[in-house]
Amino acid sequence: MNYPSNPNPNYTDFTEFFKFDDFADSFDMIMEEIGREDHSSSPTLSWTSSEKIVAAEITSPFQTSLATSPMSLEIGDKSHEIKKRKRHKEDPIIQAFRTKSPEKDALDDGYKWRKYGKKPITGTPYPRHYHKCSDPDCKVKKKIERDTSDPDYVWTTYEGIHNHPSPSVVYCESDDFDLTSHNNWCFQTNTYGFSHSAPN
DNA sequence: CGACTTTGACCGGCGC
DNA sequence: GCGCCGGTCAAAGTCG
Repeated sequence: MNYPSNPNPNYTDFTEFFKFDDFADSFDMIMEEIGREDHSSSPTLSWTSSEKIVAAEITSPFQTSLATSPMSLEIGDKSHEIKKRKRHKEDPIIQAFRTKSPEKDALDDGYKWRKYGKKPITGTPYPRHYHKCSDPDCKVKKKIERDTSDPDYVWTTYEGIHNHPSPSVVYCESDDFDLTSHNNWCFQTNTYGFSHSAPN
């Protein structure tokens, strides 16, 4: 079973529910909400899609939540890099997000991560950081590195989908609730982040 | 004292 | 085959 993440458990004041039919539609919904909230820094998102990665440019913290949501969209900007590596046998979904973050490298996506490595990368002054999900039974990894063309941005690359809820996961129940379909996941959000109140 | 980070060593894939 | 490089391991250090 796949679970969505709660990107920003620090925010608990939410105003809206979203029920995702698919990723693109849900993102449009959120953008509409943000527009109505007169968000000071209007978020932008750009997708490129070819093989096995989602690449998105995100400028609002809560958008990182979507990174580990259970969806099977496929690849983007970083495909050239991923192709160089041998794929794992389970062929995980890989998603890369570019996020404006001048100060912090790691973004709060609601999950707990254990850092297990840091490597200098040829051709860039910025190291790459390696993290595993802290849950011992969860195989999800993420890599974080600064964008060489614009150091104000960080690339966060997720491999795999969590098999457990986030410590701050949010979902809603309904009569036709079906845990096997991510269409039934609901997210609560305010302008900036998702809340982590328990479902009723 | 447990959980997490740091960091050098190690390993394997890939290109030459 | 060899060396480079990205990814992972694991011991030591750090922090709450």
